[in-house]
Amino acid sequence: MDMNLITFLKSITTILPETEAEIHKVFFAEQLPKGHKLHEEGKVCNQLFYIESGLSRTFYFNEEGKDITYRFNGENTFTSLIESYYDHKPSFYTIELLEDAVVHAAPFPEFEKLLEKHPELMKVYNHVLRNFVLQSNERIVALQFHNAQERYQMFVDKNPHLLQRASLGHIASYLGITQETLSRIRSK
Amino acid sequence: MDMNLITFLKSITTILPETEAEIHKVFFAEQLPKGHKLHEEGKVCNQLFYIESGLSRTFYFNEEGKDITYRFNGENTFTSLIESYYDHKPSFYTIELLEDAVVHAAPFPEFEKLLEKHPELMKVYNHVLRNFVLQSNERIVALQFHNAQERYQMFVDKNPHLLQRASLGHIASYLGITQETLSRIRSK
DNA sequence: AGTTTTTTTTGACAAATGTCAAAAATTTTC
DNA sequence: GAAAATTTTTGACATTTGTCAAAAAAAACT
Repeated sequence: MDMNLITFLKSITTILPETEAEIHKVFFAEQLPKGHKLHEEGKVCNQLFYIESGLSRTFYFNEEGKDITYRFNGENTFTSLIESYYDHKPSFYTIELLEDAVVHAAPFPEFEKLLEKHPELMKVYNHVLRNFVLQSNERIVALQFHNAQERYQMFVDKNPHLLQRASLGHIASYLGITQETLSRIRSK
Repeated sequence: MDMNLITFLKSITTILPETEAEIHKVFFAEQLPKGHKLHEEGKVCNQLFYIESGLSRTFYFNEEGKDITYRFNGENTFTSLIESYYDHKPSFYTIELLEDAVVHAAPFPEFEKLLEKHPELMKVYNHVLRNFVLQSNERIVALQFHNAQERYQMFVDKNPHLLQRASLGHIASYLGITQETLSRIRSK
């Protein structure tokens, strides 16, 4: 079930009515088509995105020019390239939409001002960062000591809904294997 | 250069004298011997550790009973198993000291109370979480699409000091390869 | 519906990494 | 400083995964 931004925030912390109004001033909601790029490679990312509905994919091109999925973000999650924002460095990642989506975008500086003004929102930000950490943890454990088949199984268990929504090639590179290998794993 | 906790915090944000006193109440500093376990597998982790000097290693035992390094933490870094604390779940990780160390430990609940009372410290906590995220990012990129040799090279470039301080087996499992493979890579 | 484009599957073979076992080197302990 | 314990290296071979090329299937377009 897709939740709009405020509903989602309220599931994490208490939001006062006046804060709510300010959140609306900082986040800009838009309906965007499949294929749209939320962020383009080579630019500094200074926005924080909330995906209300739809699916995004973050990827980069490796040395051989192959497109490698870094992560997927479905509905009710935040995405961004915070390392780019914090270090003022262009990111080599692109964030694209794999489906039509409703996305709320906030410029980071304004989001930070909002945090300072409404410390209760800090809880939200910690939630976001924490989820980034937890997601990464799982990812590392998978990549570090599980073979291709196990990684695929873990992916299926964790993200059953993504199977139909993302292509084999996108999933394969996410798992750190080739498309052919994934295809062979699947044919069992 | 090892920094004590307050010095380190001051490198991130401004610390008022009265806050400083409270930090000292929450964090307990101790000189601990090599081999000491900061956290034992199977328990819920509810402490946040700051390593002033020395080196810790976080590891777990995989299905075959092999000991797999999850991460290393050197001086001037924080370590913990936040997913365990947040989810009230026993962690399968152990944190052990690879060298004699000076460690400052804070119970999470008290640390959180401190954060609420002194919002300027939130900046510190964000810094900690952010570093967890950045570190994880690099790790994933390495594991996802670089071969054993490249991963070793990246590790050497990023952590030259760790080479002498951690054993080959510990580093190998951190890189997601066997000790034999790492030994062969190194003999070139 | 038919054509074009994209995605997925399959095959043959190559390359990377793992496994098991033992020897060599290093570190720790007494 | 010798003995014991641990860590690292080496060898032979097995297994996993990648590469390249082409066919098959599915999806998108007109």
